[in-house]
Amino acid sequence: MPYSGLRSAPDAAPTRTAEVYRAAAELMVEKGFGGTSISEIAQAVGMTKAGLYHHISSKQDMLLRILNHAMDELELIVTTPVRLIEDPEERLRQLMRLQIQGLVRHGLVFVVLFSEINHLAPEQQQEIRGRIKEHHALIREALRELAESGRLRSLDVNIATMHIMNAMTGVARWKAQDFASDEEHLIHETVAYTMAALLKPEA
Amino acid sequence: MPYSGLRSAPDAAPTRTAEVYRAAAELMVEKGFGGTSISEIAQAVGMTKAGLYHHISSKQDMLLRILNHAMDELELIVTTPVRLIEDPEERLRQLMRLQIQGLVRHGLVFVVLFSEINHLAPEQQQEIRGRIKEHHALIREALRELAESGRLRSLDVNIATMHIMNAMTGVARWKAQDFASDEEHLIHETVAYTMAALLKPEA
DNA sequence: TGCAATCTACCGAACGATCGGTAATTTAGC
DNA sequence: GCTAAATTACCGATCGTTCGGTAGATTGCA
Repeated sequence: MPYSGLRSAPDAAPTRTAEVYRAAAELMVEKGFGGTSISEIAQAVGMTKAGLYHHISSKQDMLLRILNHAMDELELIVTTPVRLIEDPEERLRQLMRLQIQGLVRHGLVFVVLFSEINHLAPEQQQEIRGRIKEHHALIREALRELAESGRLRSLDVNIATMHIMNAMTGVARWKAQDFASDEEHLIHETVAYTMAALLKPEA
Repeated sequence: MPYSGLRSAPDAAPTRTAEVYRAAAELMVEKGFGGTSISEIAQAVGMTKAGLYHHISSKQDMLLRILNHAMDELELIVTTPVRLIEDPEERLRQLMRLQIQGLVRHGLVFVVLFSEINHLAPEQQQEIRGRIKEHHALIREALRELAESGRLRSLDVNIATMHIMNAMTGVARWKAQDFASDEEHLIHETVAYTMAALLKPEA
């Protein structure tokens, strides 16, 4: 799971820099941005605080890179493959499946850390928020198509979009702490729950 | 909105101590526990850091009191009145309405801060988590009754409970940041969305 | 092939700032 | 004159960051 420009070849051993970012992301997911110190990150990769600064330029820049990397992965794993699905209902179902899987398996970097956006400079905040809105647009578009074909319940598309996103990040959060459950069951139930909220009851 | 044992009479001017806790809660909601410094809180109420310590015993204890106070209010505003409603469907609807209103209006102390539980000592964490579980039980019980009377879709009650809680805290979070919308509309849509996810379609 | 020059990856030490918290002291109100 | 409330003046620890320096590998040139 390589970070920043230093994307090592897929099968090669991870760069030291990549290891640093990986460890940082893990710690920040667990304890938040403010709650994670540079010393901790350094210790996690067996290095001095000073040594770390050979790989990073600042703590804030680190967060920006981690967030952008998370969005890259989101696009790679979820957005891109899902765009190919024509039927909006199936597209939505797959989006949720893939995104929850991504959240649960590849660490929760995806979303949990997005609550820490405010630690970035304003312009950097805009950059990330823009990418998130693109992702929201994907969901909104599926809902719009469903509405066009008459399959959607009468509802506010904006609010529904937020509920869908919220449900997915929620699932990832429980999974991370105490709430243990079979992953496949959890995903299936969540998709069913959400689709029931969205679609007209079958005739 | 009085805090700790120093609950001033409902119509009286708020105690200085209450003001301190109020400001602290507000700041912590905005910037997190770790992101809020004692000096900031002191400044917010026009006091020195040292002066603050006349009113509080420690930062951690402050968090515990804020969390417990939030649960007190939750019980006062939501739990207690809702328990009186016999029909489980209406009980659930009212629970959601009241809780979202409480979240949005009385500050988001209720839930936003519960992600900061880990800053407490383990035994204090248990104390708060216990109170939250009691609240979950209220929702679970409504779902159980709905299932008994055959009104509930076939679903996992535990997972559904989490989704309901998650939706409510989610709504409060959006409301707090950029996502602006008419409060009544937001509540109505959320309740409708959730009930559609839960109940069998009407015959 | 040999050797100097350069680069990578790290270290120990220290910077100013801020953290949560304390002791002694002054001020304000009954 | 007593108590409560707030002050000034600190403490040790830690924060993110920068410094000068160095062992070891890599490169350029004769």
